[in-house]
Amino acid sequence: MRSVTIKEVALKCGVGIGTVSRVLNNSTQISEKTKEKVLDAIKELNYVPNVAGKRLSQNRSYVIAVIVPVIDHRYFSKLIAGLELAADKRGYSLLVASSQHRIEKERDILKRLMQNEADGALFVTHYEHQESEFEDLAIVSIDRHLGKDIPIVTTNNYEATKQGVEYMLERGCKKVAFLGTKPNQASEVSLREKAYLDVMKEHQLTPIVVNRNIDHGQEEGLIKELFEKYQGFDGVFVSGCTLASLLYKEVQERKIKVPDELQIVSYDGEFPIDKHTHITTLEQPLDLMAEKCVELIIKKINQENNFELLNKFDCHFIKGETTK
Amino acid sequence: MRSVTIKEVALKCGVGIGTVSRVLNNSTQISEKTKEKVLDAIKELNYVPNVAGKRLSQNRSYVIAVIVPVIDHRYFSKLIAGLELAADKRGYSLLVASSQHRIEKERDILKRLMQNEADGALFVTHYEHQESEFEDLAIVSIDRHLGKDIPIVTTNNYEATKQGVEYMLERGCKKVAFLGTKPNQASEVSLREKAYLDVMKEHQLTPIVVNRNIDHGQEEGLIKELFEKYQGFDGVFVSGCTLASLLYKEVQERKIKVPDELQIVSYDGEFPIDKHTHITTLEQPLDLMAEKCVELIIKKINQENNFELLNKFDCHFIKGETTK
DNA sequence: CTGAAAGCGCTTACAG
DNA sequence: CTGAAAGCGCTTACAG
Repeated sequence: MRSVTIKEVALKCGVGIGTVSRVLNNSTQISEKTKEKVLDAIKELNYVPNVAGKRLSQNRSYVIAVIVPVIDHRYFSKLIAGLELAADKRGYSLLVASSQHRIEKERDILKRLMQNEADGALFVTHYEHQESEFEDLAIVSIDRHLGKDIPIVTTNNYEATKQGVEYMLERGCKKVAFLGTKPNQASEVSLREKAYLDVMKEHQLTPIVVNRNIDHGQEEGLIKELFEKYQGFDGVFVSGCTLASLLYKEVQERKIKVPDELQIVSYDGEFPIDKHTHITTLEQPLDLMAEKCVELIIKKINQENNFELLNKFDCHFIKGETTK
Repeated sequence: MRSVTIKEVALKCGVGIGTVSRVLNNSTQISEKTKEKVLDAIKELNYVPNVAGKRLSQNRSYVIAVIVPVIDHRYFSKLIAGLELAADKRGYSLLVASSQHRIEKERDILKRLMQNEADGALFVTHYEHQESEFEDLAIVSIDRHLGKDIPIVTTNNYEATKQGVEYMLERGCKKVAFLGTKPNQASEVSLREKAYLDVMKEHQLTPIVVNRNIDHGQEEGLIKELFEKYQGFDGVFVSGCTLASLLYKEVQERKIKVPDELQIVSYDGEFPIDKHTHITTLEQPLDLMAEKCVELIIKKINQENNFELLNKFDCHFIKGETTK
């Protein structure tokens, strides 16, 4: 069953296909009479324009993609939800692709997107890529520095971490540790450790830092390291929600009382694994961030260059049950 | 910066564009010599085929879509994750669209998809639609009967509910209620109430049913109704994870002790709102279901008709803390 | 095994 | 304001 084409609409009302196209896109002034005729025919034939033709002739897909490590994680699914809303509002569709934490998969996806599958993408990665891999794809990044022309959407990592660490000190912590997974590429996330160190210095406290670059799935090693190398700490600032929930699990197994013996504050705001406790956290405003990502991607697609390269959003402090 | 086209590749190695296309698609026997020549040129020019051309000439997008009420809900994000994996494995991309629980939005999305944006879709809806809205889109449904040719992927609603209700009886419940949102269209979900009623009958117990068709967001009314109309029940079978978490919240506010005074078993397996308790649940195997959805969609796209219209999966009983 | 050509359904200068 | 025509980058009978 072939669908109705623009040619049939044109034929039906005795105009050229160009005219039908112009009516469809409001691209030129069209006489009221013609317009009406065309719209009638469209309705009567139940004509739906085929985007494939449009895409080919305009060299535009009106598709935005998002590349994430996994979809089934609260942080990412909230992000995706926000992107979809924002993209839809601007007439774009959202393609979703997951790399499963594998760089080769990321490359495959980028290559696919560049075949004109998408006009732009939000690329969330922990690996290193050449800017040439993006070519004319309009790429935007979360946290990571991906290239000198690639805008970044991030949070006030420094300020938020400072707030979290200071909060624990105010709540009586004497010895606060920092636990994180160090990004292997330049990233705004690095400011979290810096903020922690600055607060420690300011208070003349000895820092305890376990912050290594690890492969996905190796998070438990970090937590083991924290407990094996150090002792006597009564607070942990955790940079990241996955790590936070793993830490909490470990703490439970060790029968450490939270918050009495140990206080915890995490970054990110989500708690994906254990469902038993609300961790005190600095929540990222993912819906605002998603909206900004879409705005930036579309500006890049349209070659408008009136945007900031670094876009910081404020985190939202949420008191949970892991602090006094 | 125009990208390299098939024409330039053909020119470079002195063959026709048809030959390049055939090499790309392995569509015919090609002499080793020509093949090599073409592949060399492709590599040298860093040629990436443009899917827009392919889509137009083949009248195929190699895109599968999923339409859900919302993305940011564990049930749906798990489903989407499964779909993406399965689609990718078969060479399809995944487009994600959310209806925000609005039928007009669903219609808009369907219309968009039919403009050749997607070849098929998993359509999760609570509303009524005409089959004509789908036209030649290959549609598959979860739970719902959407039309006589539309395959359904669902769970063993009857058996799982029976198992859940009987479990509560075994654990000492004397008076078990059924709480659900009745689908306003024909749906496999209706078998849950039926199973409950059958178990009650078998045990010669008086059924308590609060199962109404409500609008999204009105779930609290159902829970109020349960507590206002009935009393003395010591078990509730809840058909659906959102409802289950709302019920649990209410139960906490009423200071009812779970599981001592009240036991709860839910359908779906996910617990999206309150993070404090594991509800005993019948979990849907969403990854298997997603895989099946993709398989069915692709079969429909290819007009293979060797599939079942009703595809039932077994739920997985998970003992939580809301039963003895 | 392979080339030339038509065709997929649009958009958009160009000319009037 | 509008028509005729070229062009977007592919695929695929057709003919050899």
